[in-house]
Amino acid sequence: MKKIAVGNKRLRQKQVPPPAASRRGQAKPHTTLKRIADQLDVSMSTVSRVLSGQARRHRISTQTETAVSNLARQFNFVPNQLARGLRLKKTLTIGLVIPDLSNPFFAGIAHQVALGARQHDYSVLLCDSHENIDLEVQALGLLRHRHVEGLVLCPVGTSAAHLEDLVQAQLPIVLVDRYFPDLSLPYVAADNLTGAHEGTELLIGNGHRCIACLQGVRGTSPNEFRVRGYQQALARHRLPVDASLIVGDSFGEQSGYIETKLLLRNRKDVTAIFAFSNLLALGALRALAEEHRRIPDDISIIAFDDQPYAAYLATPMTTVAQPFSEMGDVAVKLLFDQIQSPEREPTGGILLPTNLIIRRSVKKITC
Amino acid sequence: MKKIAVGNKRLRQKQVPPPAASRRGQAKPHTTLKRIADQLDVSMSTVSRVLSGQARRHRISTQTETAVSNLARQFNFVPNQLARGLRLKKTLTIGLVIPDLSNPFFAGIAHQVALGARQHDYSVLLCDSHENIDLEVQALGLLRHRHVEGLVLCPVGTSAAHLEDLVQAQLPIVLVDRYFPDLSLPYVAADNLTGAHEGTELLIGNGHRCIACLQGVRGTSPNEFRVRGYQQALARHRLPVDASLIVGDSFGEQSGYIETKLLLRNRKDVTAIFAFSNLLALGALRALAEEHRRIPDDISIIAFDDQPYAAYLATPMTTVAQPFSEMGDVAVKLLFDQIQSPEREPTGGILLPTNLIIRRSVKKITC
DNA sequence: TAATATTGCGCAAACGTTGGCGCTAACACT
DNA sequence: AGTGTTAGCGCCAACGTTTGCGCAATATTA
Repeated sequence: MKKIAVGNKRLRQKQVPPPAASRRGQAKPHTTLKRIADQLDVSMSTVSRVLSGQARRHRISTQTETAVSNLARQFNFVPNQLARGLRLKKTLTIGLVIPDLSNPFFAGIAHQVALGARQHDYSVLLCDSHENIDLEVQALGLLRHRHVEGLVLCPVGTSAAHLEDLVQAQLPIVLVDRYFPDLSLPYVAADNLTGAHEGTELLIGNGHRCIACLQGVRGTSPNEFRVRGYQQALARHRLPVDASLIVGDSFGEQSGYIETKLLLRNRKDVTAIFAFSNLLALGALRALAEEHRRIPDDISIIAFDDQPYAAYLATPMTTVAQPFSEMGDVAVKLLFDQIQSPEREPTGGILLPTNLIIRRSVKKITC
Repeated sequence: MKKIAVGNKRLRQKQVPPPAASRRGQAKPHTTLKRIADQLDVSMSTVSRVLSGQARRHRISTQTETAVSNLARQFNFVPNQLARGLRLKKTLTIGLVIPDLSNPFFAGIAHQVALGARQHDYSVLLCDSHENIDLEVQALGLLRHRHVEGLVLCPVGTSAAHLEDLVQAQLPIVLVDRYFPDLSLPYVAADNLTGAHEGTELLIGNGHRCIACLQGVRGTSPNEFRVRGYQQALARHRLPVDASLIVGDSFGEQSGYIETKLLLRNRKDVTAIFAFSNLLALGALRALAEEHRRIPDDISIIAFDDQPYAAYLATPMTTVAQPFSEMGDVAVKLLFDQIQSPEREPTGGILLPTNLIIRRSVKKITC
């Protein structure tokens, strides 16, 4: 047995008042490295090294080590991440900017991003841009101040001008759902073109010739690709593309309602509606109910986004499902790839396949 | 006109290399107070004071002021919130802990909390506890490290033991949806007791005598109060309370499905189901469809949570709506009350009324 | 006994801000 | 010339961590 009594300082605690059982209404006296160090009469360095598991590497004696970690536990010590972040230039935080959390599609993405971040021991700063470009810009500024190490962003605008600074600052970014095809920013999105194409094909295959589109925010990539997929399918069957059948400018329920109302009034020839989001579909449903149109007998409908309830609607709805969980998953993966090896050239975009789920909202017609 | 040329130092910029247009793959050279100060040959204090709008109060000359703020703009300066937080002991951040963001009910709350925080210029650190107490504990630790100034929490556990530290540390907390009646922690929740009571009354009033409950997580306050409301309504009509009719232990869709399946097999006498969440109701719908039971002809159903789609289901569903937006709203309000005046005794809990929305999923029967 | 190796730990600077205190220069007034 | 006032700013310590460097003891070896 080797004797280990070497330095063997008295590690009895000094007479320092205990961590002060927080007098009523006073500031909380967070335990710090210094407090522990003083109490044990060692230096802050030693405490720091023990508590960050560097004891061995720095040859701290087992005596000291256990003394420190015991006292730390007893004092309920938690390192101040602000100080640490300042020193290490690491905040272990990513930002998440989403247009509307109350939309289950985005909520699903957010859910997955939060989980993924957690697995990497990162936290998530959440910003809801409320589909408002100014709020988004504000949010991005805020996240910069806070030195997030990466960003998952679903941009609302049709331009990426406000992202310039961020990419210049070498901040890892992943766009999700909406992206800018011209920019080399990495993104993950659903294959909206193919999805819309398939959906439209289904309608055409069922004999529909006059198909209306309830589109979302114009200029956003999901919307543009969906419109294009729709148009391509029509063209492929040598059907005319009537621009006046493509209506709306928002992914929200209201827009679906209003545009459907107008459509029913002005275009008696429409036999099918393609709604570009779940909320748009719900709005359309409301309008159709008011006008006493039955689905699919009077009019067929098909919608982007599959949601748990879609199968239980009055007429179970045929949908183009987007893999939103996977989108969130892939987004965090891409992001942490960038964070962990910033030198590597960023990947381009990733398109995830959609899935056409056929239910009963499309009727075969013979004109 | 007074002459203002007093100190009138040459405020031409010194010859210092510009903010270094980020060489490829290098760390980003975030602009700091010091950089600006050096360039202009003033002290950091001066820059700090100008940029925090204290120029007047500290008698900084207009010359200097504009010079500083111009250069700051030019350099795209953003103050480092970590340093600031460290110095000021303010992080301008609150934590939000939610069991499951993919549940639209919680997503709605989160949405509102994010908005409210933003209005107070606070950021939100988001944690999804995945209905898992360990993850929740972990999340709370994490938020402490990060020195959030307040917490909106929807706890998953049936005990508040893990919150002890936090309240001891005087951290402002607001519980939302789920709470602990015995503790004096402020909370905001729906009036689940009355809601369930009303729902059950409706069923009873329609002649139902054998009513099953798909309950959520046992021991959580919403569930317990709903069960109690259900039982009180039965008792009030001198109907027996059969414990074997109260089934399940989760708010999820799976549980609704499975328990309904079992119920249909074992209890042929059940004429109505009360689902304690929207997801439970969806699960029940799935089971009922599989077993070819029609709603409301074969069986009546009523559910907690109103969601946009509820009106468009095969049978529009009668629901007990919870004011989730208001819940989020009130939660942030309560939280910021505490943050802004910590001396005041915390408010107790707030119960928001539910709203019974009658649609067509309940049938009048005569036994 | 002297030289060398090893053990165990401390010093102090740095991260970027902020604010109390106080200094200097210019002017005003005796 | 001396004293007082004011404008305009700077010094420096502090917030809580981390880490490169180094130093004093003891242990080992020659």
